[in-house]
Amino acid sequence: MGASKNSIHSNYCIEVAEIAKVFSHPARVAILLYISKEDTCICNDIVSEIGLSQATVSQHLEVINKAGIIRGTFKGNSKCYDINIERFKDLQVLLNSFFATTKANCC
Amino acid sequence: MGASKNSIHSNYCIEVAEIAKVFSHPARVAILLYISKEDTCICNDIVSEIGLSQATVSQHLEVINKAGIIRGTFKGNSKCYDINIERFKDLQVLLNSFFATTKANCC
DNA sequence: ATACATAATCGCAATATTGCAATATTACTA
DNA sequence: TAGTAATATTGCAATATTGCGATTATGTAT
Repeated sequence: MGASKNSIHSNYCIEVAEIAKVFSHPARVAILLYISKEDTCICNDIVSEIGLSQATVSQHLEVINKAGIIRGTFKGNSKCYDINIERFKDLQVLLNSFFATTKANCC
Repeated sequence: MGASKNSIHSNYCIEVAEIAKVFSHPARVAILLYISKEDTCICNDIVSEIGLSQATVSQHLEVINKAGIIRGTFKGNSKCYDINIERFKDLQVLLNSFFATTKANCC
């Protein structure tokens, strides 16, 4: 089908999966690492760094943005992206709660 | 395209993304939580619990298995799945290294 | 207002993922 | 060796994702 049968899953499972999906593409991981490393965070610099087209990078930025992990503000006609640390920490807590629950107890 | 341009990304980014992809579907999250909760971990019970067809569940189990997170052993003609804790912890460490590197420093 | 630079959106093509029915395989049992 | 129960694989249809060129929108400066 291509579409997940979300209705049969708990909200918790859906939420964990949605968070993980943000990090499930190497370009998005690279973008987040780049924004973290650089003091500038200019969108155009991200395009140069990542090696994908401007349109594609913009789409990946939108995915990360929709999850609330980054915020963009215009500086001149460039856009400057920054990590929303509070939100990012919240997502980490949720993922780590899932990790902590996952353990072996049989076989 | 549908295919990731992996060649332009670092191995680290690809690895983080591949791990995240395992957890990026609610059924796989639900399967891991179920295996963790139950003492039995019988494949058939997972099918009943998750609410997807046997074929679909088997495919999700294969994705998790390929990542090395679970191991299956036959008990009778049923298969019993268990978490590979060592591997799971390794993946956690890698993801957490990525989380720790991601921080705000501009804008 | 016009011109320029930069970023977002649209439309498309190619590939990936999800889901299931049908079939094949595996492990056990009589 | 059949027969049965349980799991894996195959083949297919439907939807999602990825990527990019072209276009549109946004912001700045002259």
